Amino acid sequence: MSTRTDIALRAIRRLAETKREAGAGLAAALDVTPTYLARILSPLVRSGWISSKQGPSGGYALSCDPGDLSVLDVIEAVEGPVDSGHCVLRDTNCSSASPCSMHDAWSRARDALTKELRATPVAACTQGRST
Amino acid sequence: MSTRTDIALRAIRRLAETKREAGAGLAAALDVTPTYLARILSPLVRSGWISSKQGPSGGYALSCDPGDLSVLDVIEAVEGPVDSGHCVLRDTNCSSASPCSMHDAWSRARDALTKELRATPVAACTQGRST
DNA sequence: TGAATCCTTGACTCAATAAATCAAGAATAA
DNA sequence: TTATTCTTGATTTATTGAGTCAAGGATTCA
Repeated sequence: MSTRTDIALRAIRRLAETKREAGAGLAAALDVTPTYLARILSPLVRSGWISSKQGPSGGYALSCDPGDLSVLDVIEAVEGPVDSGHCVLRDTNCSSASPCSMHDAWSRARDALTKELRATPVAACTQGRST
Repeated sequence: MSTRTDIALRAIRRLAETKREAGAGLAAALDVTPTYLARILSPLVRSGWISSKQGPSGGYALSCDPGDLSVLDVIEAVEGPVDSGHCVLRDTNCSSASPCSMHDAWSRARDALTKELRATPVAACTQGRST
């Protein structure tokens, strides 16, 4: 998992408490720069899970219920779609018709993983460290 | 998954057929250099799953039943232990006592993944492409 | 012993990607 | 208008996996 996803999850947790907060304060709380935070949050804004407003008294606000948002949603927004079609092997053009040596085993394993992440709401996983 | 693991799995499949083969021939069949193959296979040799012998009439041979070897075994040998203790986050020192924001959710997901890979014997996953 | 064969490994290069930053710019409230 | 705040293209740095090179050790056979 990427550190960006971790930052995004911690940002969501904090927004669930502060209701609305400017990027500067939020970034300071998460110990990242405001610009970097904006970059991480932008796909979540585009997805509609977080709302942003520019100008004075602007900032970020949660626009969804963290109980209805899955960890998989956040991962896919921040890191891009999981892309079940393409294989885990790097430069391999692997398909069901011409599978790599791991195709079946890994497909099952990945399904197990994504199923678990899809079933986990963000609200259930943001109880971690506070910094 | 790494390409090294893929190469290792294909090497095991071939060794299951050829019984014993020099690295040069095996490497040619897998389309990698002998040196690179040796590097990939060395941890499997140390683990005792493959035996190697130097000198003329030497080479590699399978010293275990591919039905008793799990995909997880190979992955951990080639890529290093999955390290359930350490977190998925990069430079984070995360533990149960001081968990990161994803600790619980990811632990469950990883358990689901490793369980699947542990239950898959190498013999069941090496039916993929031949090159 | 000597030579050919074969595996092992430390050090290294290269490429791809994630992480993080900078600065210019657009939106908005007062 | 002005101060505030988010947005984003371009760039830089750090990390990691992939793959190579060359020297060296082990073993067989003549």
